[in-house]
Amino acid sequence: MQALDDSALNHVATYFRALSEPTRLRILNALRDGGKNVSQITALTGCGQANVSKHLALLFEAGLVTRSAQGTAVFYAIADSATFELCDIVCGNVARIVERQFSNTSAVKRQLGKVAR
Amino acid sequence: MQALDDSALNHVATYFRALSEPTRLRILNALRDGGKNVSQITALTGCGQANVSKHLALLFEAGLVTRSAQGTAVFYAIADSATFELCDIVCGNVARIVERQFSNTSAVKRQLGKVAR
DNA sequence: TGATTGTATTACTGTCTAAGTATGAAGGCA
DNA sequence: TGCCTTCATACTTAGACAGTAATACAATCA
Repeated sequence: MQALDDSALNHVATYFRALSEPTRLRILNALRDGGKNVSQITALTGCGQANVSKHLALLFEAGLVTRSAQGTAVFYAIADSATFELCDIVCGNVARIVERQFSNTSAVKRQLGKVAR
Repeated sequence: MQALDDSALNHVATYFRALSEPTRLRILNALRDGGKNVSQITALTGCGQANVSKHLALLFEAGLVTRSAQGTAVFYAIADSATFELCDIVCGNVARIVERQFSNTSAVKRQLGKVAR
């Protein structure tokens, strides 16, 4: 087995951690069809502005989104389309897990199928 | 945009969260070449037994590993090979991010290249 | 039966963080 | 200049979680 060193493991863990909050997934989902400024994202996600700002800062720090200021507005966009490839794989995995655990066609599984592009 | 409902988002977030700790990534890495019991995993990861047990319980709960008792030993194994597909994509993403941030061939980037299968 | 091995669980501590509130900084406009 | 909009940054509170030590539990063996 070729082990990753601690630094690389930490980088990978940090990346996954950025994706491990429902609010941040909502934000990324809001950016799926193009970049938006903080106000638009706040409206779309229904979260507080300060909260959205903090999550965006974390996502930017993790390299998942890009940021560009235009006047007083700041636009954020998905940095890498591979992010959604990831989410699609996870949705598939989660759907299989849900299926294993409940052995039926649950609402969750139907929902997860929606984003498989 | 086809939004996921809260339940599906929570499932996906939980899945990512299970992968967001270096110790758990070490455990999964230890299982890359086949199932092992808790003692073996404890030895390979260098963590405490109680800690490993708790992480394994979390990974099992999240559906990432399978568990099977054989005598007094309990063997854990990767539940789905797609897990490593995920990690490979993330390693690729992280390598690009590291490259963007440091614009050089860092030790981290070289490490991350090792697991791309 | 009693001892040993392997694993899970519990209690505890310290750390981290999500969310909300309030405030501050920067740019645009009258 | 003064006001407004937009965003970021403390600060606080509450809850989650990683790690450790001690203990409980179950299967095996002497």
